[in-house]
Amino acid sequence: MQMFREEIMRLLEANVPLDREQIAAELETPPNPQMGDFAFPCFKLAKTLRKSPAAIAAELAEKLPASELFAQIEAKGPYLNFFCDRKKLAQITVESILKQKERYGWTDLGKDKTIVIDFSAPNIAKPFGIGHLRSTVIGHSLYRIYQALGYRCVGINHLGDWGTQFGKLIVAYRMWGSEEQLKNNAIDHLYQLYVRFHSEAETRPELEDEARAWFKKLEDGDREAYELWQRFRQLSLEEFKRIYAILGVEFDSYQGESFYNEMLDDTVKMVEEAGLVSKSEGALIVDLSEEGMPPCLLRKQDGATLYATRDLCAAIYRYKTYNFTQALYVVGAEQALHFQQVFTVLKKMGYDWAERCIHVPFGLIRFKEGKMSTRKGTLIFLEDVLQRATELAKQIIQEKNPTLENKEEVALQVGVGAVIFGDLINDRIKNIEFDWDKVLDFSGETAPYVQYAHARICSILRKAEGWPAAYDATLLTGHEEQAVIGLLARFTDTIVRAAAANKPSIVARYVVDVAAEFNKFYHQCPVLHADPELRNARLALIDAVRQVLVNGLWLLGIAAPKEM
RNA sequence: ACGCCUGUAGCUCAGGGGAUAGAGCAACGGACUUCUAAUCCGUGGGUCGUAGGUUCGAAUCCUACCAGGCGUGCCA
Repeated sequence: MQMFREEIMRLLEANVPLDREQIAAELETPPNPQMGDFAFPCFKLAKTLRKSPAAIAAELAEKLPASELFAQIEAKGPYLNFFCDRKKLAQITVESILKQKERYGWTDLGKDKTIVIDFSAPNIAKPFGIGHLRSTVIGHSLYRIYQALGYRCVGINHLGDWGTQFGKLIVAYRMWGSEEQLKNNAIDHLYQLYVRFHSEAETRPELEDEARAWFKKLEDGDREAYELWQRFRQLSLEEFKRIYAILGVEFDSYQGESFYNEMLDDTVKMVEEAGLVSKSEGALIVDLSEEGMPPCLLRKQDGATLYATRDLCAAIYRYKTYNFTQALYVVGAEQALHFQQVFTVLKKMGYDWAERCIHVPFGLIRFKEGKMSTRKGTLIFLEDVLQRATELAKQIIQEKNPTLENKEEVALQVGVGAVIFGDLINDRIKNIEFDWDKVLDFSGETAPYVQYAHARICSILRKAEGWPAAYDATLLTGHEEQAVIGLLARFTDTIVRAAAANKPSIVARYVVDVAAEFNKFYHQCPVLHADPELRNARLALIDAVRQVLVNGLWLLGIAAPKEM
């Protein structure tokens, strides 16, 4: 596709008072394929050339020399529409996909650049809820999207393994904890303790003070506190890793909040030395009233640090360690102010890289009744969701394809894929209402829909048995074939756009589009029973579709089973 | 009270300042002796929250208002 775009730039450059970049920026895709593959709107030129847009378009259509890449260049009202040479487009697209394979769609835009992505970051000693899914899957997908762009990616799981909640947990465990239950099911037990703490604290507010005191002890290195914390952390981490394995998610670093403990004093000192610190109501703060923000708290009255302190510290550490081009924080939108404050403090400290720190926010997952709350115990466990989705997938396989060999594995790929996709398909900024019916609906714009298209292709290719490598893609001139090819050619563009907006949903939508176009083709055009020449060409085409679906699903962190 | 985000079909949502605003779900009607019907085809369905403004052109940008969500110093 890039080839065609550059050709347009070359053709227009000589005939229009705009440079290449300006032309590229103006270029758009017509709403309807019958109007061509590219459109150049002439409205803006109307002013400088003092002619009507339609006249300019007509004139350009007349003036432009023929190009072997374009079958037709015609004026349609105020637009100059370019029709790619169908045969060339088919040839170039199919050939480059089959040649580049799993690298098709990749670029080197991020060459020699490093991007640090902070995502998932579950809280230790709390169950992995459906709420953590968002950060995890969005972050993981962005990781792969940037990888496809050629970036060096660093995925950091900034575990919530430090903070006042451990004071609460220690208090609760000392009062109601059971060694046995902790051994059997750590997360479950800790979760119950956490919920109980909050319900009891409503009538006994002194518990909150106790919790704060225990956290302070923990920060000061108290042995009992430290050992409990260590156990809670270890047991939780094992649990999380099990879930990450199911999701197929990996990290380059598990350095959570506690990792920065030793550096916090230095960080506070650095902020002080920058002359930004003041004392207010017994707390140590950075005043941000000039920026129109509430102050950023570095130390509480009792001297204990806060999450802003740790985020400042972590950002500085990460810059030193990774020398990143960009640092993304895939964290809920409710923390927008927090990140604004942290980034502003960094900037005030004189770090010009502060503006390369970007909060990638996302909306809440909510019930019809409202927000989920760990404290109240109204949490939906991710594992339950994955399990139910997997069970449903298994049930459907049992119905539709009872002879399938690795049912368990495929059911897991389909079920988990459905859950991941259900999250990624939506614009991340929007709140999602959790709805079992929707999670368990495998039709329409879903992962199973895409996976199914992929499985069908694999099935055809399997049955084709040793089809010849030689094919003539110029035979692919049918309406359905061209629609598919046009989409395949836009894969790279899609990845670039998704990265620019930090929105995996763009890739998810694209992948659905490809599957939908393939399905239309599938119903309209026989492959195996076509004439030999056409058969080979169509086999090559669907192999290319297969590859793009695999690559696209990979970017989303979703498996592509060959049979289902 | 202030700040940020959201408002598009009955529901869930796409929509890169441009051509006739699109999908999925749900409803209804069709297509499996055929490459897997988790599919496809068709029908109905819209004051793009409201009012102004910028522009040759606004669902898209700006302002005000309305509605919902989130946030606003010792949680993260």
